[in-house]
Amino acid sequence: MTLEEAGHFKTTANTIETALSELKHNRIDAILLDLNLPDGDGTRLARLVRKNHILVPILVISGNSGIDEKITALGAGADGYLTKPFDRYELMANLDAIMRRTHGHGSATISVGNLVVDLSRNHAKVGETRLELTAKEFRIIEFLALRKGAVLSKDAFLNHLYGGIDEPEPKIIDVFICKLRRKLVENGAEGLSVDTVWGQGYILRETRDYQTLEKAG
Amino acid sequence: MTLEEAGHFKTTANTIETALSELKHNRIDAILLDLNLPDGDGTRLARLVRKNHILVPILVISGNSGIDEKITALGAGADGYLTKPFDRYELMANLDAIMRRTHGHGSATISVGNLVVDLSRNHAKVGETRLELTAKEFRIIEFLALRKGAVLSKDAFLNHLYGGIDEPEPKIIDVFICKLRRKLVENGAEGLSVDTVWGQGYILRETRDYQTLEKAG
DNA sequence: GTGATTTGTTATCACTCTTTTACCCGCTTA
DNA sequence: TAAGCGGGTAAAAGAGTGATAACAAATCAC
Repeated sequence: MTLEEAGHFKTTANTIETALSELKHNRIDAILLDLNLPDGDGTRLARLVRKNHILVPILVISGNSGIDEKITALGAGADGYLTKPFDRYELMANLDAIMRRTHGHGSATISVGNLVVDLSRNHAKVGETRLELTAKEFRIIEFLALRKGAVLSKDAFLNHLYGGIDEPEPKIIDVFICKLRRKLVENGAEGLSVDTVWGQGYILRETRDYQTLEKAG
Repeated sequence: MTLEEAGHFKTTANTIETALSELKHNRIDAILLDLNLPDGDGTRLARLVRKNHILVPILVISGNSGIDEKITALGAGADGYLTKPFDRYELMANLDAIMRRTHGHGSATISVGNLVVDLSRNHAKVGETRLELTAKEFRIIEFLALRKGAVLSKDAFLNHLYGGIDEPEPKIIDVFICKLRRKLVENGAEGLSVDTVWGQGYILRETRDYQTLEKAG
């Protein structure tokens, strides 16, 4: 629905066979693969697509936030991975990212200022120096980057990171943001800022100066 | 997809005959051979290529992590072996490795720092001194070397070493890594490090200093 | 089969990451 | 400006993971 609004068409395939048939007969720009579908092993489709050397970006969606599944999916040939719940903006940001990467060049990254978040390799760089982030720290900055320019509430973070199970106190988000900010400044991040929106949440901004600077240079 | 990005062209051949024909009529730099293809015996292609003294590196891909298949493939003339799942970066690293090796007329080895892993002879050297490794220890370092620069989970190791049957506790990987590291330092390994990626696995890295040193020297 | 070697398990210790807690500061509102 | 809420940061607690040694089991060589 929102996909159409943003200028995409979509086709739905419920079985692996129909999916493959679609891929052969129509021009498909990207595959949205839901791992929680009843017929089970969705990674099989990914594998089949790659085996047949079909050059289509695959974005895997799963309700399971386990790292194992993500690894399996990426290993099977998926280009991106999104855990439920997510909203349309996130989905589209992800889709854009992987499509850009597939058609253009570069890897699955999002840039904000001189920060580069690599979605498929799970690491982040500031300029040329790699940020030493823990798993959770990375997921935070990844979330911020995927939705840069949007205010993200602590609840949104909690949802994204824990999906409702075993959720810690919301305070943990402040703690992680604090650590992230420190690592960012320590490593000379420029052209971006992680801002607090009082009473609402956090937002990752690209600072204007940097954008213009970049364009001028 | 990524192959094109990295400046490679690719041709696909579905039968052994088309493959051979391609090899005769076009300049082919490397063969990517998937053993799990339906027509079965892919090693036959490798044998044929070698029989005709065609000097093309062959990288075998297989979903089967069994050691037997690997031995068969290497025996048949393959230059490298990669078990699924792997990602595009590893694939390209391996391709680069075997292409460099083939043009440089070496044998089936992978170098990391001053470590040399000989895939066909199943031994490893640090500089000129040979490492006294047990079978399992060798398979571990071989796996690390084949996929250097990639994080390998303990499960990946287990899969590679045992292929799902009679698998011991994942802890055994820590133990082997520990033993390997000791033997490496004892024998003066330089320009590489077996690093721990917390909560994810292990990675064999070529250390930056060594690379630049090598290039400078 | 016996001893040596290799492989696998277990225990202990250390370390890292995650989460909670505490305390302070700033913002907002009365 | 005092009260109260939200946020920044440090430090401590708690949980999970890794390193290593020592031990046990399995395998290999003779």
